[in-house]
Parts: sequence; structure tokens; C-alpha cells
Amino acid sequence: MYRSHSCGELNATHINTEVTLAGWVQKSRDKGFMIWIDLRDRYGITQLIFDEERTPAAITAKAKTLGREFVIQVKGTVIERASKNPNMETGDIEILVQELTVLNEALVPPFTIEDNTDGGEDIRMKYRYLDIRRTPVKNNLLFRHQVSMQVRNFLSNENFIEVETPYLIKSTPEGARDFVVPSRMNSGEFYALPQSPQTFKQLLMVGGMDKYFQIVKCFRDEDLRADRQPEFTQIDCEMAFVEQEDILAVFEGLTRHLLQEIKGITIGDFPRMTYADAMRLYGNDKPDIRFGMQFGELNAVAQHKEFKVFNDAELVVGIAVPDGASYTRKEIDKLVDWVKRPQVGALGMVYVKCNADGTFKSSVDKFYDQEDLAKWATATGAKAGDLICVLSGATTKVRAQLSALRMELAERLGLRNPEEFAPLWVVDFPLLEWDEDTERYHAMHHPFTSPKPEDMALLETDPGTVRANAYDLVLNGNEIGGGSIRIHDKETQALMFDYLGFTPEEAKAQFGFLMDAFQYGAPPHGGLAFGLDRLVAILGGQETIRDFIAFPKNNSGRDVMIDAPSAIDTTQLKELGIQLDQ
RNA sequence: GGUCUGGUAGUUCAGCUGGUUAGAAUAUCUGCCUGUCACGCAGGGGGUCGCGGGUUCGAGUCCCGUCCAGACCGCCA
Repeated sequence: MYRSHSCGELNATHINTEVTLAGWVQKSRDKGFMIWIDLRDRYGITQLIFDEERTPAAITAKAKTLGREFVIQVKGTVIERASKNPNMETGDIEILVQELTVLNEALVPPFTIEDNTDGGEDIRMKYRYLDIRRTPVKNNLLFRHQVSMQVRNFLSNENFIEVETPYLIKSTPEGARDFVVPSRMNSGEFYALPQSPQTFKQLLMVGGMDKYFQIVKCFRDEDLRADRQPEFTQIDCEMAFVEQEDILAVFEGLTRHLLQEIKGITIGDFPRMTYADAMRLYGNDKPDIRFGMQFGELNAVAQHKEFKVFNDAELVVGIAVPDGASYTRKEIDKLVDWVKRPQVGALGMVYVKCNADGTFKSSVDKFYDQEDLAKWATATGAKAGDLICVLSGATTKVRAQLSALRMELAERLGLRNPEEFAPLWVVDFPLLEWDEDTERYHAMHHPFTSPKPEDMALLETDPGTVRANAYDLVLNGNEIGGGSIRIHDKETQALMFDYLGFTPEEAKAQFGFLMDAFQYGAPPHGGLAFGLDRLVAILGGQETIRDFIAFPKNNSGRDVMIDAPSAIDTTQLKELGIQLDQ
């Protein structure tokens, strides 16, 4: 037996108990006459004591040789401490050691294994197994486990069953780039790793598994971000014989359950907003509604004077920054510089200070009088003491720019409290999106999304305005889930592929199996997928999903610990029938 | 593909306008210390200043290129 107890469970009630503990040496404090060693395992830290009078000399001598992260086993007696430490769970007791076994020695770790480590991101990723020994990382993994368990509990209770779908599937040109896997047995052919189990879960519906879920890895070969990994985990769900309302109800219930069980937060009905409203009021399809600063469109009250910049703009739009009137000229200039950075891309910014006495001072006083500016204040909801920031230009661009400014200002003003949770359904997404590069429409969600029946006629006349039965769940400005009611008949699906520019032959080659299945009694169905990594990070109050993934990839898609990806040898290449370019 | 920021001791960083032997903290090692728990005290070791080129009497510092890391834009049906 390696251990009778963990390092986190002993307290005053165990005094005089003989125990065996095993763990890692956190730190040793050698006072000469006495040595204390903090012994750590997953459950906590227990102090060991060796001293001149009570410990055999040979054991004390051995204790002096122990370095950080040595793995040891000790047998001893739980005794009351002469000076207790109220800051520790186990601070009332210590172990008077009678036997000490070194199970494994350890090199000095490249960074300190402490809550506030001296190690940077890079070195911690390279030695991730050491990083995981640290409490913050360990707790994140435990937290993720709890969320997963709650998801499984909730969905199982709702009669969902978890079904595994294959990882080696077929590559399709739509959407994100696929990771491909060469097939040795089928020379010259490739599998693709799934971007999502989308078609499989639809086939499960045809198969009669009317409530399916899966906590599943998905893969996308696209550039990464703090909240994006090439392999990530989804809570993938699908239901048959349902309408949009049924799906929203179930997954609103799941989200409410998680907030309740994980965070102890009770939230009532989730608000809903159409995509069109989200874009109009927040310039963004995933608005953070924890704070206001809604957009005020100013075309009607700003395009009647000689200010050419505004007169030429498709959209003139502003937001009111709470208490922003006190900003100095210098601070405002910095804001202007911020929106002019290439990442944001605004050409300039007009501002209006709403003074405490009800007067206005703007950067365009030459063109607009106090009466005009008062109307701007009304449109943006600005109060005395606020600063109105106004951008103008092409609608799509200027909305994105002002949205970026809104989020940046909220961050600076501390309005994005990570312990406050504001979920929001965004509904009625457009079915199609115009792609400038290929000069055709492509599916905004995916090609299996059903259009709203009342908008079907518009497919011929004005495809861009057709709304879909598609919805996103937004939490604190992050898209945590999205889904749709799917097409379930062959004719509509074929029509959709046609609109998306597939020839009938291409559609058949790529998705023939799905359209075939639709001919054998496909039930109406729809579903949704949550991004588990992102959901866990947000519930945990952080934005970086890497902190909640045991072995994440870096910015360039590399695993710096195992050094992947890597070249494969020529024998392997030959076996696969692959020749490299260089 | 692009923009920005960074790369100096094991680690995290400082290093001004180019100028003597490149510093601090922490880690590590040695010694001391009769209740430590961020222990304390004294001392020691530890550097290809990412890499390559250039400017200069002289480069950690300036310029060009390149590699790596991070954030963002494009991309992510």
C-alpha cells in the first residue's frame, strides 16, 4: 500500500493516527535542528517534520537530501503542531516521520510549482505535466470535469443518449479547412477529421435516436486565437420531432442548470434578440448585454449639414461612453488612434462631450449646433457627463468598428465583470451570406439549415434577406452555442445545394448519402452544439480556453511539449503513396 | 497572408541618448539558525543579450533580414 490517506484530509481528529502518505516534495525548510517538508498531492499539502530529538538521525539525514518534486513515501504519526497555521486545511497537524522512502528523484523544475509560478506561458506549455501539478491548472481541469458531468447528468435525465460518431470521415470543400488523414489501404485517398459530427447526428435522427448528444472532439485547420484551438470539444446535440422553441427550451434549461449547479446563480428566462437587432444595436451578432452603450443611428440627425464625411456615409452611428466627458483631449486622441489602428480600421472618430451644464462640445462644432448635438445625445442615450463617440462609413464595416470600440471601452471601464452572467439568444440569422472572394452566396451556418418557410419566396428575388431557423446562444459577448432546424427532405436540400453553387453531381458526390437517407422517412429535426472549452472558460471567469485544456496547442498549432506536428520518415510516406514537394 | 508587441542568468524582468567588468528578484548550491510555513541570515556559482548581416572607434541598445512566442485582422459553413 502506497498511502493510507491523501495529503489534503488529515486534521486534528487524526492526532496519534499512524499514517502512510505519498506525494511530491513541495518545499523543504531546513532550520538545522529541525526540517519541515511540505508534501503535496492532488488533494492538498501536509507538513512533515523531522527533528533531532524525535526522528532517527539517519532519517533526518536522508530528509536533508530531498529536493523539490522528489516523489517520496513516508510512514509516521499525526501529531499536533506546536505552532499552528490557520491558513492551511491541514494546518493543525503535522506528520512525525518514522520511515522515509524516495520513490523517485527529480531534476530541479524549470519553473516553480507554486500557485504564483515564476514561469511564463511558453515554458509552462513545454513542461505541461509540471504545470498541471500547480493548483490553478489542476483546479481548472477539475472544474471542466464538473461541467462535463453536469452536462451528462442533465441531458441523460432529459432522455438524451450519448452516441459516438466516427473521426475518420470525408472531406468537404464547404466551410473550414479540413485536417486530412491519408489512407494506406486506399492509396491516393484521404479521410478528413470532422469539423463537427453534423451529418452523422442528422443520420442518427433518421435512425430514430430522437435525442442524441455527444461530448466530442472537432477539428478545424484554421488560424488560432486565444479562444480557438485546432482541436476543440463540442457538446453536440440533436433532437427529432421538434421546432425551434423545443430546442431553445431544452438548451436554455441546460445552461440554466449549469449556472445553478456550477456557479450557484439563478437566472430566469433568457432574453432573445433577432440577428438584425443585434447588428443594429450592438454591431455584432454576439452582443455582451452585461452593459448598455447601445448604438444610436444618427443618419437622420447628422446628414443635413455641410459635413461631407457624414453626408457621404452609408451609416453614421454613435455610442455614449458613461462619464466620458471628463476625458482629456489627450485621452480622446488616444481613442481616435485606437480606432484608426489597422485592426479596427476606422478613418477617424467624431466625439461630443455632454457637459454637466447641458451644453455640448464636439469635434465638429463648425458644422453642427447645440440643437443638432442634443438630438445625437437623445439617439445614443447620452446623459450629461457622457462622451458620444461617432463613426461613419459603410454599414457592415462601421458597425464592426464601433462594436470593437464598445467592447474596448467596456473592458477599460470595468463593465465586463467575469462573475456576472448574461445569456442571450440571438435568433433569425440570415440563411446566406455574400462572399466577395468567390462572388457567390454561401451558407452562413451550414448548408443543412432550413430557411424560414415565409421567406422561401425571397430565395429567387433577394437571397441575402432570407432568414433561417438558426439561433446562437451568447454568454457575456461570446458565442457559446449555435444550431438550427435542419432541412429534412431531399427536394429542399437539393434546392439549397443548387443555391450554394453545387452542381447536382457535386451535391450527390459529397452529400448523396444524406439526401438518400432523407428519402427513407427522415423526421423533422434540429439541434445545437455548445463549445465546451469556451463555455468552461467563461464559467470559470477567464477568456483563454488554453487554461482549461490539459494539453493545448500554441498560437501556430504546435504542441511544444511533444513537438508536433513533425516530419514522417520516407518509409511511411512511401507506404502512403505520398511524395513531398521539396 | 497582414498589423502590433516581445525575445537579456534555470525562471520572471530592468538595462536611459550607443561608451568601463551586463544588473535585480526568484530558483539553485554551501554554511549558520531551537517551531518554520513566501522562514531568516551570510556567502557562492550561473549569460552565445534568439540567430545572421550591416552602420560605428565602439552595439544588449541603431538599421536590414530571419526564426520563435503572444494578441489581433483576414480566416473560422
